[in-house]
Amino acid sequence: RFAPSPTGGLHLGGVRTVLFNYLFAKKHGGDFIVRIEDTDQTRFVEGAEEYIFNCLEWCGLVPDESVLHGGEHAPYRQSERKEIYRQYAEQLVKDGHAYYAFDTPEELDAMRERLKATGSNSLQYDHSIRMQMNNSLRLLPHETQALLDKGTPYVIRIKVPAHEFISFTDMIRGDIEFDTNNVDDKVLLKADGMPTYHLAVVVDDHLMKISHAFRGEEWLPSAPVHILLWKHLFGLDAMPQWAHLPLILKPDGNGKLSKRDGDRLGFPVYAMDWTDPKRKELTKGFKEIGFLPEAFINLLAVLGWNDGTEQEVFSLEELVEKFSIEKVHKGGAKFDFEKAKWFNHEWIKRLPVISYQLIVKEHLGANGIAVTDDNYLSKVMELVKDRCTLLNDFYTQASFFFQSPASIDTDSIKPKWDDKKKLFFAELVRAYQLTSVWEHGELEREFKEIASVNQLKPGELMLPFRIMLVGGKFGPGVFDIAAMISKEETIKRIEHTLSLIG
RNA sequence: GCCGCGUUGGUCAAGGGGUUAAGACGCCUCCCUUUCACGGAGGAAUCACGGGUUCGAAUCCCGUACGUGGUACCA
Repeated sequence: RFAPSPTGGLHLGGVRTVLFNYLFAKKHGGDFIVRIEDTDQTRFVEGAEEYIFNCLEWCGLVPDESVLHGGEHAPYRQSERKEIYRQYAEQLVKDGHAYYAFDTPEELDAMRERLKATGSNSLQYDHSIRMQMNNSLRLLPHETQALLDKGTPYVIRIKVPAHEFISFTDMIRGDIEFDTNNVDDKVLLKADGMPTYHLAVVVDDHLMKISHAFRGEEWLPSAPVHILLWKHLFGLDAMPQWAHLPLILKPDGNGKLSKRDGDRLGFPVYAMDWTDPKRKELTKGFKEIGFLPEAFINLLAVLGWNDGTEQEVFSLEELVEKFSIEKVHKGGAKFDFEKAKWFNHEWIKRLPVISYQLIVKEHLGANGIAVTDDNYLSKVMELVKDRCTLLNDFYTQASFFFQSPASIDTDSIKPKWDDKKKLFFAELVRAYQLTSVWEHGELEREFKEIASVNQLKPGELMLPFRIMLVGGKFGPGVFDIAAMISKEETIKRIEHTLSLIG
């Protein structure tokens, strides 16, 4: 059983953590479960679980066991598991591996101030300082009991041994060693009775029988605490294998990529649109901005991993087949939105249009184009897909197949416009009206024939013709367009522009 | 400050003692296309620094620098 821990929301790093875990689990034939580790109830937002589940579904990374409902390991919410965590914390105290601490926030501040004043290079609540603090280690048993009986607020802290080395083997980084003298006595159970992440992951991993756990690199420094917990609670042999994934960094400057960077630089960092129910703020998603899930998964997979070949475009199935955890990088990678768009472009080109036609239809609909003929839409998409990077580019690249251009770039025609050309188009309209075979080869033939009769170069006439049909200097071949939009529409657009130019 | 992790073009990266140091994105030039793209051919651009080890170092070792994460009753 595998458990990536996307903490907080589902941003790029979170999805990638889940993705790598998914690939690893599928490759090795294990169950894949996703657990959202967020023990802070004050930050919990209604709908976040469903939202994350929807994102995973869009990405095609559906867990083997629903994290939302029932199952043999329910309940899942931290608040509903409060008593379970407390039980383990109390057990640690009883065994001498943890202790009650009654220090108030003010006392903790004072302690740090004192340490700072002495020039100490550690401000931690650890072995060097704990015997000077207000806790059950220093207090006599009856003093502690008295405080407890009085209902004095307390936390339970782990008692980290001094002068020991703790090591473990990370699936990506290999052997890592920590000196316990640098590890502080982390709070395990908070004054409100809720566990901290440290206690919660260890207890949950054990109870939910997790064999491999994937999480972000930021958790590496707290690994010794978790190892100690495993040692005292369930035995080191039962401890899951860990993979600490590299961070995804800001494209510019340095630091971990955050939601704010996306807003600032104009790209999404979430998989799908997310509206914060409290602040009513909308955060843009890759899906809504016009990404294909295949591209989204692909770009995430190769950010910090590659299979050692030149291949860059991978489907999810290929990734499962070729993924290997050893090839995941140790260093963080900067996110590059340009490259992200390139992946989307690649997937738009190589996927059959039918597989994303529905979404394109929605994008067109959102722009006021109601598609009635799916077959027609397929043909249009086939014609323009090479020039679409995002799904909503289909609107700008193909709107003229469905409606007359909103504006005509007559400025690009006028400078070289003359009576000869005017005559040509009048003649072209007459010829096209009589055409019985409305097909691009025939249209082109007639066009060129009339041009040569009038002693005009077809090249000089193609651009005006294009602008008449499309509105500007873009789009597929002009005769393809004319053939698609029908005789009536073509003639209508020519005459309309002619009237504009005069 | 202390501790952990990292460092190959602007970005993603291959390579793990002998290579002309792959490839991709982006950028530039040209070809194709009587539009814009797609496609094709080229180009500029890289081993953080200093010491070792070695016949030989991007590659191994040690320092330094830089970056990043942690150092919370956040996750």
